[in-house]
Amino acid sequence: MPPRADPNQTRQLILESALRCFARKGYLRTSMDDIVAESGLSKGTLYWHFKSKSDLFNNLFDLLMGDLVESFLQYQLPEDAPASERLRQLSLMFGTAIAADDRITEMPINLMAEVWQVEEFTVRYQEMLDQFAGQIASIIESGIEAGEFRQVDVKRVTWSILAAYDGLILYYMEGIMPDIEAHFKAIVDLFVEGLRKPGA
Amino acid sequence: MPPRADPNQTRQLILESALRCFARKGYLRTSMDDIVAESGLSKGTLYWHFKSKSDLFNNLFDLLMGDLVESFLQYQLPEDAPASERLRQLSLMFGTAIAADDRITEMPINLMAEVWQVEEFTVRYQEMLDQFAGQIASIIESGIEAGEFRQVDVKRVTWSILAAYDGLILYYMEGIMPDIEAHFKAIVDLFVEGLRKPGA
Amino acid sequence: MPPRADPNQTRQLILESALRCFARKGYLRTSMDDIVAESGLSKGTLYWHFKSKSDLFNNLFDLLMGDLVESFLQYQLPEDAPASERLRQLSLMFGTAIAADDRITEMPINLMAEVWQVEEFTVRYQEMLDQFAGQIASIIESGIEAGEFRQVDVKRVTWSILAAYDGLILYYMEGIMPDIEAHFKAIVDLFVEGLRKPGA
Amino acid sequence: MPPRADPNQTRQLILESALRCFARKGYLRTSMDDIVAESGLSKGTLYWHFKSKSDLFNNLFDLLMGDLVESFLQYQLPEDAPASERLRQLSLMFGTAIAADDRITEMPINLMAEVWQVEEFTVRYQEMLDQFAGQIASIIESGIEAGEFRQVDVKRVTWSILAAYDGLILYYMEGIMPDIEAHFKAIVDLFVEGLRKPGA
DNA sequence: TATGAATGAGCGTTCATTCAT
DNA sequence: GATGAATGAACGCTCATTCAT
Repeated sequence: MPPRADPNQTRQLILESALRCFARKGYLRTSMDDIVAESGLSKGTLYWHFKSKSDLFNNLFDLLMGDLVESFLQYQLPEDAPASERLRQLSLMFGTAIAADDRITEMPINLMAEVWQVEEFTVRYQEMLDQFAGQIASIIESGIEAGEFRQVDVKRVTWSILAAYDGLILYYMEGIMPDIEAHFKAIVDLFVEGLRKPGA
Repeated sequence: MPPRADPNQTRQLILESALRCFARKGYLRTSMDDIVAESGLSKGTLYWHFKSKSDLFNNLFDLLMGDLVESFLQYQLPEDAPASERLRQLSLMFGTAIAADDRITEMPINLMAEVWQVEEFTVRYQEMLDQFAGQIASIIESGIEAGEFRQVDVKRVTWSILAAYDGLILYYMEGIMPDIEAHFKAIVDLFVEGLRKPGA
Repeated sequence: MPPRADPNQTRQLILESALRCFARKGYLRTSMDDIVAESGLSKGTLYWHFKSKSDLFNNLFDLLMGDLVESFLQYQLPEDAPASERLRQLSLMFGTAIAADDRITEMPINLMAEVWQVEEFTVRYQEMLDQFAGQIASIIESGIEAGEFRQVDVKRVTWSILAAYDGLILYYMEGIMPDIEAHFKAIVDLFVEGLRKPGA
Repeated sequence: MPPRADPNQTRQLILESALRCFARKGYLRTSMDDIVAESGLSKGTLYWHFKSKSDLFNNLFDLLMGDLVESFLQYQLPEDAPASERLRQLSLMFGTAIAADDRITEMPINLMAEVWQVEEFTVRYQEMLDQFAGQIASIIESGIEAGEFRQVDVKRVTWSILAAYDGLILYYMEGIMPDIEAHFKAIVDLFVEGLRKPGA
């Protein structure tokens, strides 16, 4: 029997090892034995800390997305700033956060698409998107009210923007688009200028 | 033994059955036995027509993407039309084609993300993207030359737009965004207005 | 439909193709599809001429062994020649026949060992051995009677010699022993001298 | 789940079960499911202990041949004994060892002929033969030097003898020749007398 | 005669999960 | 807390054989 380690450290080691494996080969292509080999722990230990492979994945997801979601939702917009500026800053948070967080980079969107089919996961992901959409929509609405933005279908524009951001992240994570911050700046600029009321 | 049908019909039946299975459960989660059950054929027949599971997938990909790519690349833009109009029309082709083609709808983007890791497939997909990007970039460049569009970093804007379109398709295929044509109209409008030179 | 060929030619083509395949990969490792590819014929044609894979093998065995067995059994020993000479000549027939017959060389003993387990085949092979043994034993017996050979246990010596010959063929066919005639000469010499009554 | 036994016992059980199956039906005709049934273990357990079917076979080969080769090579011939006696004793070791070792009896030569085609295996078997040949050749050479044996082509005679021994083992294992020790004695006698220089 | 599409049992192997120690 | 042997259903694929044409 090996020296008794701190259970939390063991848990962390498993999560990190799993992340490396998932990032490398995807969720389905990664076997529990791969994670055993990567971590140097035993099969039993993995199952002592996580009740199944999908449980392990879910814990990983929470760990990685938690901070991002948290900071995004906490983002308190200066009420008096122009909507265009608030939209720009909020949007850039995405690109910056993703570019800065190595752990997220390692979690390719492939992985999520792959796991999308699992009901329980879909629900959680959709909730996250709804919260993001709420933030964006409220900025666009206030911009229209203030006469800064054109009259647009807020819901459609909001979800289109969100989808566009996910597209950028997808391309970044698949390696098609290395410099994600620059591309986020470029597309945010298009959105802000595209929304602006002529003459405003 | 069932009545001997036209081998081409059998091949089609396999492709259709595989598409339904892949769309339902993804590539890895679909077993050859699933396709056997879906098609009502035997295992041996599947392997008579396709040498492996991945061969079956590749044939399906070519079948589904072939028409879309073809029509997109054949699209001859009226030379004298304003760049904004040409960009708008080309872009709407995506949404319209995808909304119209039931077969593509059944091929979730998940599936592609899932198979992305396979080298041979990646190369083919990247080539397709490069051709799309070429078309979009040439329109933006001519718009800038004509003084219709602002000075922008053409390459970054092009790939951002392409990524955005993929994001929309992703959301459509995952069921987040049902009315894809309307959303394509909304985002194309943002892009065209966002590119337009003030006063042009 | 291809031009109508002579059925006997087709049959020969199948047998030759099968021999090449069996020699290359052994009986079990050769699939009917291998023989289809080697012959350029269709699966149906193979099954029209031979009712099963083992039937094809048996026909091949008869074809290859037929001549060898025939000539060995027909061998009429000059009654008045010394037993040592008759044993020597009969024995060398083996080595010479095998070295001369390319078709047999192509039928490795592996193949026979591999098929040995099939009851029906075992019986046929055993019959062949019994006939060989009868020939050898009668020579040894007459040598003893004539006072040319020592008193030995005829049955044991006969079967030992036969087994030794099979060993040489085995080594030849497995490529361990390329020059089979020279080795047959060497071992026959040992046997003849070993049997000779001192002073005779 | 059965009582947890010593893993080494499980490993032994697998090897023994595999041996029985291979001996009964040959390597290719034995399926892993046959060994599962024979051992009463599960498929997973087989693959826990051996990484593939061929790995299992190789382990079995080493186990069975190990002792035989070892004792043969360790055999230290009394330097001053006549070569004829040393050849006789060394040769009889074969027959005695094989007759005594039930495990080897169960490993028909068929099996080896069948697996002969596999490159990795061929090399190992050839090495074993080379070592045997070296022992035999050195005895014959010293017999010639001492004037006890006739001038013969040592290499050819050595390999012929070795091939003959393999033939006897083959016949023994295929059930053609039940009393292998008696036949070994008979053939060794022929060889020794056949080599002896007249008058020596 | 000849064809080749169709069949389905069987193959070697993988893998998430369990549990006695 | 930790271990690793054991499990068995499921996987992708092969192949001898059949038979409508």
